[in-house]
Amino acid sequence: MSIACDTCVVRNRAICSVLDTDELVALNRIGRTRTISAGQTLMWEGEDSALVANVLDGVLKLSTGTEDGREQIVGIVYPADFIGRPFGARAQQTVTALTEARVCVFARGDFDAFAREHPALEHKLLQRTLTELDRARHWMLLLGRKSAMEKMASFLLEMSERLVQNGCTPDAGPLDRFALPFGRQQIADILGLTIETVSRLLTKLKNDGVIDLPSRREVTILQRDILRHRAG
Amino acid sequence: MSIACDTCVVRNRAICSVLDTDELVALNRIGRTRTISAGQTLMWEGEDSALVANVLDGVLKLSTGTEDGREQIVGIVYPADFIGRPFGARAQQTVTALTEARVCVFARGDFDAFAREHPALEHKLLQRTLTELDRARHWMLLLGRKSAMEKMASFLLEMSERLVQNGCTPDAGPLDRFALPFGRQQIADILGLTIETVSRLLTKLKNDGVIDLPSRREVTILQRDILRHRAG
DNA sequence: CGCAACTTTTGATCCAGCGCAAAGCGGCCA
DNA sequence: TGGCCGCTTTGCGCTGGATCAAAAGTTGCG
Repeated sequence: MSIACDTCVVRNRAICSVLDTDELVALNRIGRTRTISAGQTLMWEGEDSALVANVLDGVLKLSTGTEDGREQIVGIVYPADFIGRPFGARAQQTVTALTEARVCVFARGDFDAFAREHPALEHKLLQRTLTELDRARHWMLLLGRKSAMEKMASFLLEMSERLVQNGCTPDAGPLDRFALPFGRQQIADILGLTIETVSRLLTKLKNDGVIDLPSRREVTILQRDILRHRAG
Repeated sequence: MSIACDTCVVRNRAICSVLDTDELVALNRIGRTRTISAGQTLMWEGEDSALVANVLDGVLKLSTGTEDGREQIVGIVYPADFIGRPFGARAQQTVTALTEARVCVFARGDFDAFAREHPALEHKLLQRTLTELDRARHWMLLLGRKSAMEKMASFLLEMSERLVQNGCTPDAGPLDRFALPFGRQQIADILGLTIETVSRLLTKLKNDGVIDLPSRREVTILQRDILRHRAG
């Protein structure tokens, strides 16, 4: 039998990688792929959690906000990552596409039932969730204790490491040149700063010769060691 | 057969609650209880993750720090909570007892093997981890976007809600009076503030009649609605 | 090409929270 | 009972980053 998963680009990296062909056929039956355009929101904070999904392509953000409109981005989601809140009634974050994105979506109830019958899938999901938890807690140190410059330097270093994995070249080192899927305001929302501070810091790093900014969204790291030093 | 778990105070709340008697006997064989005195550290950030544990009694903190000694508390652990990093080689946070504590510890390898053979246990652990991830991400909003007063008010409200669950009275509402298991410096490390700011904020809330501070570690919430308002 | 809408940069000023220093308080032990 | 030690509070000046305002790019579209 031929199914969509056969040609899936994240087949070997997403949580589905632990499933055999029969299981994949079954999972495929309850899911469907969906395209989301940049800026569109897939689920809203506080809404009841109706969907979960695997990301096939593109970059999305997870965010929470205060009543008066302040926003904090709490996670960035790349291809092969899992989104949504299985086994829970309420989505705790808003999920929004930053670039055009393709996701493989499931009704939460269907996915929950499927997962409970496939321990290997739950195991994989557990591992991912544990890793995400470590990442989130590590980011809390940045938000709570680092200066604006330390935040910015840490951010650029993390981006240069995480954006590489999505390419096809396996285990290449961190990229020295990359395109951010964010505008300045979004960088501010990730780091807990204002857009003006973000702009000033990037300009300073450029003037100091630590990075270059070939265009609005591109960054070249010229002196990684100095950047690392400024990350604290 | 009689085992320690028979009399365990968190038997029905910890992840073990999904195990039947035989399974519990097997799990009991690979674990042992251990007492930790206040201030003692159970595992260190960056060290290889040798242990996991269930908390039986007491309160512990999870923390990370920068090279130059700044610290951020990234989680508070109460009875029935799980600590440690299963399925991963490295502990990402330091775990330290805030009060005298009793934990039920397992060698990580033993626990991993046991968990893989008991999907229901992994499922329970997955649910817990998902909840913790939501909590951590929610805390990121506080760290990145809230003012000092909003942080303090949010903290007091959260404490009044979380400290209640550990008592024996089921589903009592939030407490109006409670003892914090933290000193001022630790509150600062939770909120990403300095000890002086924490002290000033508490004094202000007291002078404004929103709370009372019967002793160093005790708090009484006098006007919960106003406190809620100040939490933003 | 040229105009309108949006994003980013730059400049100027302000203030919340930090850092330092000293005083106050409470608990513990002899 | 008193004295010591560690924790907390308070005072004061400073500064990193926010806020407000305006100029300079960018992008899209007729």
